[in-house]
Amino acid sequence: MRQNERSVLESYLSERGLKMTGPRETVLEVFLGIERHVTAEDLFEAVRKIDPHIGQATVFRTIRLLADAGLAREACRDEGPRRYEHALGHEHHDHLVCVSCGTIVEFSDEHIEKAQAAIYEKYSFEAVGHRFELFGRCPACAGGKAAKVKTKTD
Amino acid sequence: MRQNERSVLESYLSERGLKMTGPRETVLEVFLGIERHVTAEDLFEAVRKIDPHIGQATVFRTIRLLADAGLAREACRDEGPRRYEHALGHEHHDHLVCVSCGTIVEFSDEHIEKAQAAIYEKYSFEAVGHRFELFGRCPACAGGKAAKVKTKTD
DNA sequence: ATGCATGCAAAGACTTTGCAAATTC
DNA sequence: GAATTTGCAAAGTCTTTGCATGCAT
Repeated sequence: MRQNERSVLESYLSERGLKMTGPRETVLEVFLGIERHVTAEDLFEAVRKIDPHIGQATVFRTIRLLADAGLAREACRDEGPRRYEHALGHEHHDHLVCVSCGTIVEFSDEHIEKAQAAIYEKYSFEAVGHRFELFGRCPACAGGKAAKVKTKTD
Repeated sequence: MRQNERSVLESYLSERGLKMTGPRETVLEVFLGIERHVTAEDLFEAVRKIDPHIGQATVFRTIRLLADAGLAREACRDEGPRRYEHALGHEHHDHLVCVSCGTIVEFSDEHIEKAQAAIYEKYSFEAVGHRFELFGRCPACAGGKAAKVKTKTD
């Protein structure tokens, strides 16, 4: 299991003379096991339950490594710490975030993808990536009065 | 001059019992005078040339105030400090950023606006705002080899 | 063996906050 | 005059880094 992700990481590492280590393996496994947008801190806490010996810096370093290797990507960027999500085997999508309750809906839209391509072409840019986040109020928060305003997203 | 922005701020303030002060006036003027994406730090430096007495915290507090009042908005959010841009009298636009040289092209596209509206409708969200950034390589950087890689954006 | 990776703690980058004094309405 | 603002410095949040030691190749 996770063989696919693991071999992606191993290729990435060996191609540049880097090493596969226990901590990296653990962080990868833990990351893959969490189907949420995680912060490095979340990951750190989850990782230490498995191996309390692993340090915070290693988690920060490793999640960046995973991102570079194409296994993780930065999820939407709101306030607070950076959040990551799975990048491999997860179709591309963007995020619709409720500013009241933090609910996140993932969506993808071909019109938007096409429009993006058109923009790149118009300005003769070579596409590298994008960040697209829609903020709004979800039905519950918009309908049910102002609703509670908690800001922690997930 | 700047009468429009100024009165927007004054209304915003008086509506909630806040006060128009010298520092706020200065920060607003300086902000409006800079047609770039500015960081709080940029603003602070520019402000102190006019009034060296104004502190950094005031600039941070004021730029946020301007954002709340609808005069400033967060520009694209890449690494590093937050950057703000004018929000009033500047048509809505999104950003196309060159990841090699930092060049920023502002564009707006009605297809994207429409697609956004459709997404909000599809999920019954009430629109609040969005962040849309396209990353790529500009003609110069894509064409002319790898080009220099400086990361400071503007 | 060689050199990358790790853990720890310290430092760094950016932003916010506490508080007494100064201002505004 | 009451209440908001300010400047200063200290604290906070999140992330990176220096360095001696531990490991993978």
